[in-house]
Amino acid sequence: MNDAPLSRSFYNRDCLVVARELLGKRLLRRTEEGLAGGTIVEVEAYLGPADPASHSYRGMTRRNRSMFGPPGHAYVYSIHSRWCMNVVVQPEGTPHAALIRALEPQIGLDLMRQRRQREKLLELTRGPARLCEALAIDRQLDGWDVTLGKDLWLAEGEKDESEASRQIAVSPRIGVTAAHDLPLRFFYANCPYVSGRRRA
DNA sequence: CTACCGATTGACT
DNA sequence: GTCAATCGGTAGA
Repeated sequence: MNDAPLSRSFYNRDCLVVARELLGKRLLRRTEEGLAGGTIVEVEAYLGPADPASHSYRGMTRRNRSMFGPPGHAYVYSIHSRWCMNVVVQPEGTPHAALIRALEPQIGLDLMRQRRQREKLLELTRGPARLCEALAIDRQLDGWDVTLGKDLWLAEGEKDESEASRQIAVSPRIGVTAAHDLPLRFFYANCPYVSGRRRA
């Protein structure tokens, strides 16, 4: 498996393109306890000044300053006493970001079980705050350069995934109160590790 | 300083 | 299906 980090140029593109292409990539996290991670199966795009749901809609603050920096860095924020992780995209100064909402857990399962205090795979990394807890991602990693290939980075996914399990679906974003009608959520249809309520 | 709110989760009917 | 915990960030006095 190729664990080399995705390059800066991957992130330095249109947010919608990056968000969609993040599906199938792997998110990796190494600490003293070991390596943990999995394949990204759900992502949301946040479009900065043009997007009332984005944290950067009203300009830069101490909290969201990472989004205004160069692409290929993490934007980690807290909500309801939990952490969530984005990757910053597009040229420096354009505060667009892609929120990683769910992984298929694959690497370091027992480590993630320990951090989450849950046994079931479905409860480890299904949801943006759950995956951050499973990977020990918190404020210390806000602004982290994910192209360095250490501590926290993204890498290519497996190449032999079947087409059936890689059908991309689009929907409105989950949980937002503003701009709740925009189709900016990308996920693998029929993937059990995608967050949100089940529907018929 | 205070008041309000949320890109969530987990527990409960 | 419903609902509240919980606390950092933000705006405003």
